[in-house]
Amino acid sequence: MQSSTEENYLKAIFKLTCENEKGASTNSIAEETNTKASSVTDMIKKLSEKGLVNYIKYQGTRLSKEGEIIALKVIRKHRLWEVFLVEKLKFSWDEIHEIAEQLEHIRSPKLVDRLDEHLGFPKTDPHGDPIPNKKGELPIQEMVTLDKLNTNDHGILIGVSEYSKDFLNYLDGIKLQLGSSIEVLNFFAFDKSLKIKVNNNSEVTISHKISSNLNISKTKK
Amino acid sequence: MQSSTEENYLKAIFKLTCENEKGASTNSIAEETNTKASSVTDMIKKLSEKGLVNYIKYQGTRLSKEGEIIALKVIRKHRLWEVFLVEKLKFSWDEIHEIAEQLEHIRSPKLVDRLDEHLGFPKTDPHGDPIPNKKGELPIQEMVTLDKLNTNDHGILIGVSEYSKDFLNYLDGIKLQLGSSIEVLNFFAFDKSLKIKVNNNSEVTISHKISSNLNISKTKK
DNA sequence: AATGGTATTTAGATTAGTCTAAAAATGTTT
DNA sequence: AAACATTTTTAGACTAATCTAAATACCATT
Repeated sequence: MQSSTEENYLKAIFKLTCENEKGASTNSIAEETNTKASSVTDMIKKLSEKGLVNYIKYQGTRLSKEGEIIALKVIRKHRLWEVFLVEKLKFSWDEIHEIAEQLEHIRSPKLVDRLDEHLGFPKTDPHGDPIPNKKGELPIQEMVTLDKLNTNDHGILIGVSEYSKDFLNYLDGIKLQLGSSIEVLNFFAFDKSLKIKVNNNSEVTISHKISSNLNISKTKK
Repeated sequence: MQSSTEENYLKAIFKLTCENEKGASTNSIAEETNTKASSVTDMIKKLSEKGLVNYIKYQGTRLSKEGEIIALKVIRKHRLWEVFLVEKLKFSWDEIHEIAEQLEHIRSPKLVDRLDEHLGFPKTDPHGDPIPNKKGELPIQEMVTLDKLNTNDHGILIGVSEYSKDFLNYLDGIKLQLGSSIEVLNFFAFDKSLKIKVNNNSEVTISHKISSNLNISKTKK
């Protein structure tokens, strides 16, 4: 059985590795959990001994299968309670996060399932994030290639389907990494090229050959 | 702001001083909180410095006004969550105590009030205990434990003062629920057991340990 | 009033989680 | 490849809450 503190670390690592495939750095975990890097090192060692994370000194941390299941169960609880607060208690979406941060640590499998049922088995929380199922599985997110997006659509780069050095170097050159946000600014019909904004920052025009190899998760804004 | 642990001590002291006017002894608090006497002494000193209890060495502990308000707010939350679990999530009354022990420490005044409203401002919890109001005031009700009744006395079960699964299951077994009518048929002095009639129907003999944990509102016939 | 028994407190240690400051490893730049 | 900057880890200390064991206070009986 893990403490609430441990659960918060697992949740942070889950979030960070979703955003950045390479694993969570000690500093990023410290920022996410509002602690200092030295505290993180200590905790990571403990989680590693428990088999909940894979950790190699100086090389960052990723969740083990078991750690991921625990993280997803906590996220499930968090998101279900958020639905409860909005749907049943009429809270607005900006008030619920702190309260759900507390409720997510309540220990009772039966409570979670009853709550799920009471709420009519919701698929997403009030922020639009998907709710993991009972087993700790997160429905795989909808993914499209960038060339399917329309002008003014937004998304996150979650994968590529071409692995050549040339291609990957090109992506590095335009600051596109896994997790980068993308906004479609213009579509040029004559050669299907796109003008996009990367990370709400630099603007760049890319060919159809490039855009058709980028996997995107569409986002609201 | 007080920790959950401190809240549990305040709650224990409240319960003990309701049962015994003189104040809570160190040993009784230890038993109630599942700790050792030495831990209690430490905690009591701390609560005393915070002004939440009045404590004189070797003379026991009572809550200050401020401490009592905190205790009653925790009890309010506990009992409201119990109502929620039974009314909305269809738990049975023997399953809810442990979960409410966790939920009672969630910090959000707005949550408590919204929950109260959502539940229709209930007056008592599923065990028949009164729910303190928003200000931390507890409506007192006339009540005696069943073992104080005499042969041929009649009453209604309005509450219990023991919340273990074993005890509550036992009550279910002899068809005793909140609101059940009880008539005392016989008193056996040698072990203080009682023969009672439940709901003008079944007759059953119960031990003193059982009768002393049943809270009764006396009725005429 | 002395004695024995129980209740309570003190002393000292332990665990989880945190911190600061210093040391060590890694990465970057010239 | 050497020098500098950044990141990470280690070392040592602190707080909250707990424990065991020993010391002390209180209380009831002779």
